[in-house]
Amino acid sequence: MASLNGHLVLLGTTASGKSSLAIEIAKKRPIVEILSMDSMAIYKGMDIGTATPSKEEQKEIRHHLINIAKPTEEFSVSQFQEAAKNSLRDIEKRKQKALLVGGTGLHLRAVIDDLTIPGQFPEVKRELESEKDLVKLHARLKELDPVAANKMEPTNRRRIIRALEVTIGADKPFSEFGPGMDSYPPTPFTQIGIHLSRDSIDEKIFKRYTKQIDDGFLEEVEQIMRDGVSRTAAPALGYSEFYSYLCGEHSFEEAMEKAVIATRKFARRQERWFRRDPRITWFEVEQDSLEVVDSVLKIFDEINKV
RNA sequence: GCACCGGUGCCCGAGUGGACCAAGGGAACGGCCUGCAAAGCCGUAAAGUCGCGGGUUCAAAUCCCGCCCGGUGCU
Repeated sequence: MASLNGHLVLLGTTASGKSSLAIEIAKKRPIVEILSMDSMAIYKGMDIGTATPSKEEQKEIRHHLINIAKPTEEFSVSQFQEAAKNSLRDIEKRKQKALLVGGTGLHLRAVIDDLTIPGQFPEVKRELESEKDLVKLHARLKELDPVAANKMEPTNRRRIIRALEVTIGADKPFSEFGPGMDSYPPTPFTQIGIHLSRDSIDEKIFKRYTKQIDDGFLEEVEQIMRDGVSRTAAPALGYSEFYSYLCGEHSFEEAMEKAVIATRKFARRQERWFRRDPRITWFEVEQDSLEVVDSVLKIFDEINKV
């Protein structure tokens, strides 16, 4: 096998069962430690809602990049990337193997493709944000970095501002920081994806929320929201929906429906993101992700053959 | 029982006689993506006996009559 580092990636949409599959793999191959590739499991206290592995599971299998930031603080991709690199170095130093598990596409690619993420330039950004005219902003980007301008929707304010912020701040076109997300260069990481039908994902999403509520999700929501959440932690699915139920803004059923739909949409977006990457080897799961344990183990053993 | 309000695509919903071969939104499906990514942006088609039956009119989702269903109020 072509793997240089012997680390395996296990990806899939939310509620696909990748975490339990990963734990099973780690149990059968004690050399494995789990490296979470999840933008929300990083927050402390956001456990039930983000389906973070339990304390017992974490005691049994070493997990990384879980509960490393406060929900009140921002934690962005580049910080995540740095933390992941550190964990990876640590794992390698101890001659262990990493199993990268998660569904946050950008974060995963930041690690496996070692993206060069341009820095931040707050002063520049502040100035750009004061410009309300989107057309002007896009025109400006078109002038300074036509490649980037061409690639993005002229209506995507957030991304136009970011590209301009970098181009002006770093004095180097945004588009020159890398080949872009549509390029899939060779990577030392071997990626495995698990795929389930949309119907069964939808069903699992609903059942998972039901169980999370039983497990005390509402108390968690109350706790987290009371302290306030940062810009990066705020979009975690389920929290705002159930919080507005707790505030009496709508019924429990409405909150549940909103949460389920938002999560379903997220799963679709994940599916579309991952299916573009031709480097992923896919396994079809009918009901339970554990069905494919042996297939995954086989690949793990192959890339780690001496 | 009486009165009033309402019944429009999978859901919400505009429309009160001709520009309605029925707006818009949500959902669905698809595309994009390098510091908010569980985020953000964009595109697409499909789907309607306009509760049912009758009537008025050159023309009805829109007016009239009856019925059915839901909500509210009154006795």
